[in-house]
Amino acid sequence: MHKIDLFLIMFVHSFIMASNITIVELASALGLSKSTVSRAFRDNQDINPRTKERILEKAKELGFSPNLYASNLRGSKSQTIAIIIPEFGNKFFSQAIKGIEWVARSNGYHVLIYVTDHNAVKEAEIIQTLVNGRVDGVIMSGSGEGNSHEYLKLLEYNKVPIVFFDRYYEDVPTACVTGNDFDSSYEATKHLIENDAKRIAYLAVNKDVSIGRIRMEGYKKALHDAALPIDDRLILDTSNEAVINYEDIRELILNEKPDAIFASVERLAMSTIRVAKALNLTIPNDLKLICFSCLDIADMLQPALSVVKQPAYEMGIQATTQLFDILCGRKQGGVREIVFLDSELIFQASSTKA
Amino acid sequence: MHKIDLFLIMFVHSFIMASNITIVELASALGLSKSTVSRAFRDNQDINPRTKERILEKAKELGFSPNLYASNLRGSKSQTIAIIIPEFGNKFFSQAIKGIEWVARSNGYHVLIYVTDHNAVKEAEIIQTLVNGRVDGVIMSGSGEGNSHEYLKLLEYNKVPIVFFDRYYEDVPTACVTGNDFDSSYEATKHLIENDAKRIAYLAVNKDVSIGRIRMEGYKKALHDAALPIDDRLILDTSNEAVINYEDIRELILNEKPDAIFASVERLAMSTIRVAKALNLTIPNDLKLICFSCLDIADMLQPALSVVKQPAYEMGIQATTQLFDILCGRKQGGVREIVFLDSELIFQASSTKA
DNA sequence: CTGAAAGCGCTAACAG
DNA sequence: CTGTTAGCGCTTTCAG
Repeated sequence: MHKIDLFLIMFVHSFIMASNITIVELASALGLSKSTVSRAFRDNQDINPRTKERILEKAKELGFSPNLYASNLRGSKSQTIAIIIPEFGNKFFSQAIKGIEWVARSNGYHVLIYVTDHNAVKEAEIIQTLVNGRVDGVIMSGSGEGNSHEYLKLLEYNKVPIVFFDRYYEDVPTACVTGNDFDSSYEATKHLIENDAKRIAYLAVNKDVSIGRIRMEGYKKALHDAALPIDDRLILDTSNEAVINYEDIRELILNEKPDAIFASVERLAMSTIRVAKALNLTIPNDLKLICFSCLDIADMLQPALSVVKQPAYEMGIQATTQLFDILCGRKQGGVREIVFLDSELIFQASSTKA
Repeated sequence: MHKIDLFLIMFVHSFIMASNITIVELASALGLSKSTVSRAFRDNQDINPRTKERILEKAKELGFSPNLYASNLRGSKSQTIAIIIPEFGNKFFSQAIKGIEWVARSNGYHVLIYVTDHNAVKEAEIIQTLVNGRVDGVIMSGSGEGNSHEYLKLLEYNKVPIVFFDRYYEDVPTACVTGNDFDSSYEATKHLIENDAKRIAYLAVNKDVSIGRIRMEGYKKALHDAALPIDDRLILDTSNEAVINYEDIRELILNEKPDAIFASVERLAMSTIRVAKALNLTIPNDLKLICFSCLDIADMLQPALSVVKQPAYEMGIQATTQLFDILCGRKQGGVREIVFLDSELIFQASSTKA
C-alpha cells in the first residue's frame, strides 16, 4: 500500500462520522458547556489549554466542525473572497487565478469565481450579490465596458474592499496591481520600428479603457519618438468575438496595408495569424507581429511569436496579498495606489527582420 | 452618454444605501410583519402579488437584501457549489469551468474554486472544509493520486452530492461525465499505425488511474488489432512537472527510438515537441505525434498538432446539470452512472506521413 | 477558567 | 392572505 493511501485512510478515519452534530452535543459528550466548546474553536485565551486540547480531539473524533452559517451570522467573517474576471480564455487569467487561489488558501480563505464575459451589466449584477456578507473582499479585473462604475460604490458602502489586477477603472479609488504596460508597449513598438516597420497597426478590444488606452499611448509615443506619423486608420478598436475581430482585422490589413501589427491582447494576435494565412501573407516578411500574451508555447508557433509576457501569477499573488493587508487592517482600503510589475519582452521570429 | 452607462447609473441608484438594514426594519417601514416580508423574497404563493411588489420595491429603495447567513442557517442551504480540479494549466479546465460557472449562475448558484495540484492530500483537506454546510454540491475532476478515496465518504455522510467530470475514481459510486476515451485512443493509435508508425510510445501522468488507464487500453487494443507488439518499455508513466517529464521523455526517445508518440495529456506533447527539437528530430518525419488537448491553436503550431479534442465546455455543462438534477431531487445521488461525450479527432501534420 | 443567557436575522409551522 | 412564535447553531457578554 502506498504511503499516501495510508494517510488518506487515516484521514477519513478521523472524520468518519457525519457532522450533523452540533456544538451542544459535543459539549454534552464532554460534560462541558457550549460556551467553553465555542471558545476552543476561536482564538480565545479564556480557556484552559488542556480543556481546549480535549475538546479539539473529541471534535475530530466525532467529525464536528462549527456550522459556518451560524458563526457568520453571529457577526464574524465569511472567510471568502471573490474573483471577478472578464473571461477564461487565456493563460493570463488562469495563471492569475492560480496565484490568487494560492494566497487565499494559505490564509484559510475560500475563493468564489465569477466571469463577466466583458459585460459591465453582468459585472454590476455580480457585485450586487456579494454585498450581503457573502465575501470579505474582491479581486477584480474589470470588464472594460462602461465609463461609469458607480456600482462599485456598493462595495464601499458595505465595507467590502476591492483590489484590481490588470484591468482597472480610473474612476475607482482603490489598490491595483498591473503591468508596466506603457513602457512595454513603447519597447514593443520600438522593436518593430527597429526591424524596419513603417506602418504599424495597433489592435485593441477597447482603446478607451485602462489597458487598451495605456498600451496605445506607449505605442504612440514610440511612433512619435521615431518621427513616424500616427495614423488613426491604423488603430483598430474591435471586439472580443473571434468572428468579428477576424473580419475587422482582415479589413484593416486589406485597406491599410500595415507592415506590422502590435496586438494589445493575445486573441487579436491569433486572429491576425489566421487572417495572414488566409491572405497568403507571410509573417514576418509581409507582416510583423507582436502581442501581449502569457502563452507558454509562443516559441512553438509558426513563426515563433514575439510576446510581451506579463507576470500573471505574480500579479495574482500581489493583488491578493494587498487585499489581505487591507482585511487585516495593515493597510487602508479605498485608496488609489497602483503597483506596476515588469513584463518580459520576448522577441522571436514573428517580429524580426530577415 | 452610452446606453450602458445610463443603465449602470440607474442600477447603482437603486441600491445607493448600505444594506445594514434588516427584515424587521423593512417590515416596520411598510407596516407589515417580518414573515410577510420574508415570503416576498421566497417563492411563496401565500402572499398577495401586490403586497409582494410593494415589498420588493421598498427593499430596492432601502437597499435591503436578505442576510445570507441568517437564511442559510435557517434553511441550511448555501446556494453554492464547489469545483475541485487538479490544475489550471490548460484550456481543458478553463473551458470546463466556464461551462460549470455558466450553469451554476443560471441557477442562481455561486461557485467556489479549489485547485489540488494533483495532490490527493490537498484534495482530502479541501473536502473536509466543505462539509460544514459551505456547499450544496461538488463538481470534481480527481487529482488522480491514491487508490483509496474513502475521504469522499465525508460528502456522502453529509449529504453533499458530487459529480465527476473527466477524471473519476472507479471506487466512488456517483455520477460522472467524461470523454469516450477508449474509442478516441483507439482511433488515434490506429491513425498513427495507418501512417506507418511501428513503434508507438504511450505517455501518461498516471497510467493506473481512470483516464490514464482507459486511454492506455484503447492504445493497446489498437496495437493488438494491428498485430503490433505491446512493449512496456514504450509505455511511460511520468510526472506533471515539466522538468521531470522532459527528462523522462528524452530518455524514452533516446533509448527506445519510438517512431510515434501518443500523449494522453497535452503537457506531455509539449514536452515531446521540445525534446524533439533539442534532439534535432523532425515531427512528423522522425517522430509522429498526437495527443489529448483542447488547445484552440493546435493548427498554428509547427508542425500543426494532431489532437483528440474533448468537449470540455459541454462536459462542464452536463456535469453541472446533473448535479442540479440531484440537488433538485429530479435524480438520485450516490449512484454510479457514467455519461460519455464524444471527442473530436483532428488529424494534422504532426501525425501524418509525407 | 467555566457556565448561563441573550440574541444574530431569518424561515416555517401554525393559527387566524 | 397575514401575523405570531419558536427556533436554526453559534458567540459573547456577564456572573460566578
